[in-house]
Amino acid sequence: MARFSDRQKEIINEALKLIANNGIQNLTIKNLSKAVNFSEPAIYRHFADKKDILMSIITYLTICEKSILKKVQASGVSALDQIDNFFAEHFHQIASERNSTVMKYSEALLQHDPKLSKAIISVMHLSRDTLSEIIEAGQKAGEIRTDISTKQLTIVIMGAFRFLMASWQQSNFAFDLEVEGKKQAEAIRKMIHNQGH
Amino acid sequence: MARFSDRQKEIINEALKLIANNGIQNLTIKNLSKAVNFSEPAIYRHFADKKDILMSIITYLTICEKSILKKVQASGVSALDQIDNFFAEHFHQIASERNSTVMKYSEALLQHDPKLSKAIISVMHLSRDTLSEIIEAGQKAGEIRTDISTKQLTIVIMGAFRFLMASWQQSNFAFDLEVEGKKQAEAIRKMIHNQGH
Amino acid sequence: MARFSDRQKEIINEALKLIANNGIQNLTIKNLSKAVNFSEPAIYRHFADKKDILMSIITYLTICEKSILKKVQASGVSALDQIDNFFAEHFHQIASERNSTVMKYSEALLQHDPKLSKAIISVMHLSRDTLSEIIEAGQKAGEIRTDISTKQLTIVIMGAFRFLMASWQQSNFAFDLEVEGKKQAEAIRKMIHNQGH
Amino acid sequence: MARFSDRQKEIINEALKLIANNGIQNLTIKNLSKAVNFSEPAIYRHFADKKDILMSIITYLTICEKSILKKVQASGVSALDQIDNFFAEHFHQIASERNSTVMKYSEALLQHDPKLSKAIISVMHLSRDTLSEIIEAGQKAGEIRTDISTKQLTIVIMGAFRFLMASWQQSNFAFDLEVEGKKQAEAIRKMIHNQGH
DNA sequence: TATGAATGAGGATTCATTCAT
DNA sequence: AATGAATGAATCCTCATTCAT
Repeated sequence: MARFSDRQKEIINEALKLIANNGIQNLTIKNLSKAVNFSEPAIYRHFADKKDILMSIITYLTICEKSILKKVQASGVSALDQIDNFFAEHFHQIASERNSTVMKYSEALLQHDPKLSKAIISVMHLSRDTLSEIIEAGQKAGEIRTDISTKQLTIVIMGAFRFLMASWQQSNFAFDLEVEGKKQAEAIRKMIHNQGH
Repeated sequence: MARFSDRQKEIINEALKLIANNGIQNLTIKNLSKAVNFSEPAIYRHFADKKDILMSIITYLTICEKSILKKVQASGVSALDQIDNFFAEHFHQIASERNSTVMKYSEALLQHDPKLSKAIISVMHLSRDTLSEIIEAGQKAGEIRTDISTKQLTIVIMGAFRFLMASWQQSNFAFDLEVEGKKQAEAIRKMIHNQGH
Repeated sequence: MARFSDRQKEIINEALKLIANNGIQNLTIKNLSKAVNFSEPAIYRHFADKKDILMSIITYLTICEKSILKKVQASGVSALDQIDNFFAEHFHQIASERNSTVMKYSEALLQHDPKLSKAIISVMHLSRDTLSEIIEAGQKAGEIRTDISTKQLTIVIMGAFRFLMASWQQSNFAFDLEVEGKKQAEAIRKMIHNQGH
Repeated sequence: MARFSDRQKEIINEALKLIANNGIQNLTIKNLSKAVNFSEPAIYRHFADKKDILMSIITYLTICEKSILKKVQASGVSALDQIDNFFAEHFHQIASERNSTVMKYSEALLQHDPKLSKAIISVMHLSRDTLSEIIEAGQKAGEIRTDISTKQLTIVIMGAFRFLMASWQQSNFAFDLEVEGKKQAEAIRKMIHNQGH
């Protein structure tokens, strides 16, 4: 986080809000400068250009995501509990600061700029790969069923996670994400745990 | 389909291609008219305005989706087989005509116009609800486990379906979607079937 | 000339006027659109971008220059007379339509764009090389002294021609260019003719 | 030179480099401050505004030019030799410090500000008038032909001088300016010396 | 003394859309 | 029926300059 100045953080934050409220198309320099409450050219003292802003948002999201993933894996808890944490930590963060809605918007950021796309996909891979590692470890430890490949299990869990998040947002935050997330995590636990264990 | 003229279908098709190739931002009247190979004002004889085009795309996607869902449920096959079909039919269609990539882009179409958003969410709900019905029927028929709620099962399956599709696209179509889809469907079957059955 | 539409010619002409009056820096799309009396975006229906306008100006100047050079060499007059013509024809054209001031501004057009620079230098070489050929022919025909190389003679004549033109313009058209041009041409004739002849 | 502080000289020098490399359009306060390696506002402690910088550049060029002209006329050499010197001294200076390219850029500095224009034209007149005096003296002394007026001779010599310089620069310094300058000076000597002498 | 932050004015360009023909 | 020409609004961005610190 130290890599961004206060002003930059402020701008990134407002940019995330703008995107969260009205989509990427709403992220114009004009709107952004209005949100931050200074003139358009002033933005350019803090970022080279619009791409730089988007890149910084992605960097910021990456930092957030890394911190979440660290928490998820932190304690010496079992793989199944880590998966619970994966849901809980993400949804806690998302629910507490709606503006960034973390991953959800990653896809929305796609501007068909190669450099940008690569960066976004990197963030998305980050959590997927971490989840995958957790699952694999769980399988090796005998906690998680092994009759289904790590890959397929990852897709199921990541998919459920993302779908729930998307639904929440599309419903205009009509339900309690943390509560529903917990239910979903339990369901997944039932589906993937090693029954013989 | 009868609700669209040939010209309109042509325009919708090219619009879908443009979006598929470079995102919504690439769907400008200029690009579209270039793609359809007639003048910009000519577009306006076929559609009232840009929103109308987007709306028509959504209508078109809805029609496609309905037709797929019909096929999925058609035969008197079991719920579990219908879920297999859900994957198979969608991925078959997506893989065969990359341009429309059906659902995938639905989210990308979001323009933060209330009417539009509603329509898009409708398409997305369409398949979710159908899937939900299939699952519920499966549970009632004893094919699908009942220790997990229909809702949670739906999220798992829809999530996996969408995540796989998204991965395929982000990977630049690097793997065989139909093959991977089949594997994923099998994994899901293992996870949801009623074991006592 | 047929390569430009009427509107394009109109725009080029106004652009030349703007440059002639206040320099390249004065050639903005806004000023240009004001001069042509339609909106800024309208310019873009006729030219791809500003570079395209500049390129077209150069093309236009090239066409003009070629036509002048053709006149200069046309008749079967002697080399010395062709040099007289070189001055006369150029200065006649420049004096009659101040806006284009032909060559003079070529240098002013330099925008440090490689493609543009190349095109401008081409126009400038065009007249220099033509003049060089005339001189060489004159030397071979015994009309022009041969104790000075063609190259050095070319520099002297081109230099005098350009310097007089620049002076005229810097003086704010304070003297009669055609009259002074004639005097200068005579002086040059005295300096370069083959005395033994 | 004493009229400029060290800092000012430094700034002027970098400004000349910027102009030499990419034209006047490249002379922005931002670029200049980057080149001098301090902040933009810092420029304003050394110069009132951009016009002041341009004015100072012209003043600087004037000082340089005066010093060159002094050298040219210095010794009690003949008029024809002074003309040789005129070429030699200028081209020597230009070739040795490409950045200022003295006169050459004078025209490029034209910003269509009346005060500025006047100053630039003054520099250009300075050398022209000095040359003119030399020629006139040479004519009176019987060294230089008198069948051509001083004015016309001046135009020929100044023109050749400037044209050669411009060619050198447009060719991207592809030839040895001092060598070609010497050849040109010899050619001119042949053309203007008093033959009966 | 030096500079980070800010800005009004203006730059080129694109967009969806309309209108005259 | 089809299009060339045109436009108002908005896009990103740069410029010279000022001001508070």
